Amino acid sequence: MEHWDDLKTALHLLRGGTLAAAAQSLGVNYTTVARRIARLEQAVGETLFERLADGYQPTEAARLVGEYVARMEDAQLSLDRRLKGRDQRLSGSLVITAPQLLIVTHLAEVIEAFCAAHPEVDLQVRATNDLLDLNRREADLAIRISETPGDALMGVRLTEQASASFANADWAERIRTRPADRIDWAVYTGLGAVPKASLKAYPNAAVKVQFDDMVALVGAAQRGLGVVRMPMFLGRATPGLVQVPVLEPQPYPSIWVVGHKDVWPSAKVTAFRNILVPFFRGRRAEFVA
Amino acid sequence: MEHWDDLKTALHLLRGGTLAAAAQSLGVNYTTVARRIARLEQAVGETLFERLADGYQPTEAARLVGEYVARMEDAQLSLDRRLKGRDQRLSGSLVITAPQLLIVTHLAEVIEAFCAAHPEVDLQVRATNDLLDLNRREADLAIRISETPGDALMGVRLTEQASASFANADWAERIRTRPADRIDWAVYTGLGAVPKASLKAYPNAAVKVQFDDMVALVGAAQRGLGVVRMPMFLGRATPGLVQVPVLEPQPYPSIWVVGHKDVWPSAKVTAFRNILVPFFRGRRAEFVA
DNA sequence: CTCCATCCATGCACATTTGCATGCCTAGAG
DNA sequence: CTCTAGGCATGCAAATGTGCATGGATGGAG
Repeated sequence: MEHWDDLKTALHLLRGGTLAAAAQSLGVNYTTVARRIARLEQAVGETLFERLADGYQPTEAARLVGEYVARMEDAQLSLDRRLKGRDQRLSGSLVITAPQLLIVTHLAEVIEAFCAAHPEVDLQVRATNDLLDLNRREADLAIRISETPGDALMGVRLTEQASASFANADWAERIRTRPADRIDWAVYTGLGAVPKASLKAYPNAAVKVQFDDMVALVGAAQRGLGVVRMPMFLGRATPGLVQVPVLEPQPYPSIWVVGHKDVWPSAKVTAFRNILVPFFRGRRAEFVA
Repeated sequence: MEHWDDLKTALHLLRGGTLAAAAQSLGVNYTTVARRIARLEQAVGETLFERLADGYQPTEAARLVGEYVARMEDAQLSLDRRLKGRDQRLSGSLVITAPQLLIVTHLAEVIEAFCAAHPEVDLQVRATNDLLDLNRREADLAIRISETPGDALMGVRLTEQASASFANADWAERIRTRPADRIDWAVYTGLGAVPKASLKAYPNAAVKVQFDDMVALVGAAQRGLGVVRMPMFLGRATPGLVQVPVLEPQPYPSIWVVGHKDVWPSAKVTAFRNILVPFFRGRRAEFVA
């Protein structure tokens, strides 16, 4: 058990299932993975993987290895976070993540202010709706729209939010003048139905199309495909959209900034929060009804 | 934090204090240690050790590293033991440890029987009174003379024991014929005094010499330097020594076979116990009064 | 059935890592 | 004060580890 790197390699192979997958996640060539595994098996004196045509099939011993090496990895990730957390420099790398649309409408301004205030910091923004793993330091700080801070251990609520219905000017006019006409909805896949709260006042409504992406949904609304439910800030900030009375303003998950408790005290993370939080305090009106 | 081996190197350097010490415990050249530490500091972006004339002095960050890498090592050692424990082969390496004198008098026979029964096993015996660390698998199985099984988690008492006073034939004769004469004791360093229990019957006694090694003490007794307190089995098995009535038989720590619970079920360890335990059951009389 | 996309094994050349030899520095003994 | 032992840095050559290219095997799509 000389080579801890070989153990790490075995863990990645267990997760990836194939040499190529493990190699990619490790950033090495797959032949290297094969050789490290061979060396590890030599050291352990036991076969860890059956070489099959469709990948390396782990033996029971390999699963045992995986169990304990995962603990090693946990310790390593904790160390990584702790070192990040005690970093008092305002230079070097900082990784944040946020939903694309929030960046477009508001965060770009925050990011710009942060970059101006701390030009030495090498800021990287990961714009995605995916929940990146803050334990693995896929990001140091996350801005999320959700009921709870999520998997991270520290969080500050930036603002509560409401949602409402928006559409383009044509639709707004039509709804105002002929409220009994059929109303087309464009909705997010998964919801798949017209919001119930709107049916009492506007029962003549149906889903016309579903999208699995919020950016696309916004585009659809601009184009006039129908009425879309979205958070207030997004509807208000999108050119060509106006609020329509089809769906009264409703509660919507809050916006949080969350981070791992180990990383939270870091100078760069603190500095970012110190710009982010006041920004949202000052613009609260854009998010609520 | 790419290279886990560098983290391991830092741990050894923290423990050893110097490049040379760390290098030796890792089995590499000390220049390698220096270079791995340099690479690790690069990766962490922080100085971990101050280079001083008398060694590498850890910074606070290095101690943080040490704390978490020790956890990684714990996991690795656990894995090592678990893999050893599930090994059902009766071949390969088996490491046992026992006190030298017990090997000389009794265990040699057990070891011989084991080697005969399992010739494929590569048995290594570490003859020492030091308590090897079974957590670190410095040995798979330990035979120990102590009140408790010690740091290991599984143990079987092989036999209880008594101790008594022994001396060579000259002394035995002298004590028998002139019991009031002064009695010389040779004792183990640390005890440093004549056993109290002997003073009532033989008050005219004094320590003549102290030894820090039991083998040497036995030799001294054979040579006639005086009376020595030792476990029954040792006095009885040592040529030239006879029991003398100066010290009545007294309780003495039992003999245990102990091992880590993870390693205990291993085929080789079990096989060794299966020879060891019956052997002691059958020879109990040699250990008690 | 054939083609193609994956996946794995292996030989060879290159890159990186390691060990060794040398030299410098410091602290402590004589 | 000198001398020595222990500790560290560095250049160079050998050993080891890695990537690339090629070839073989398998399973699913057309």
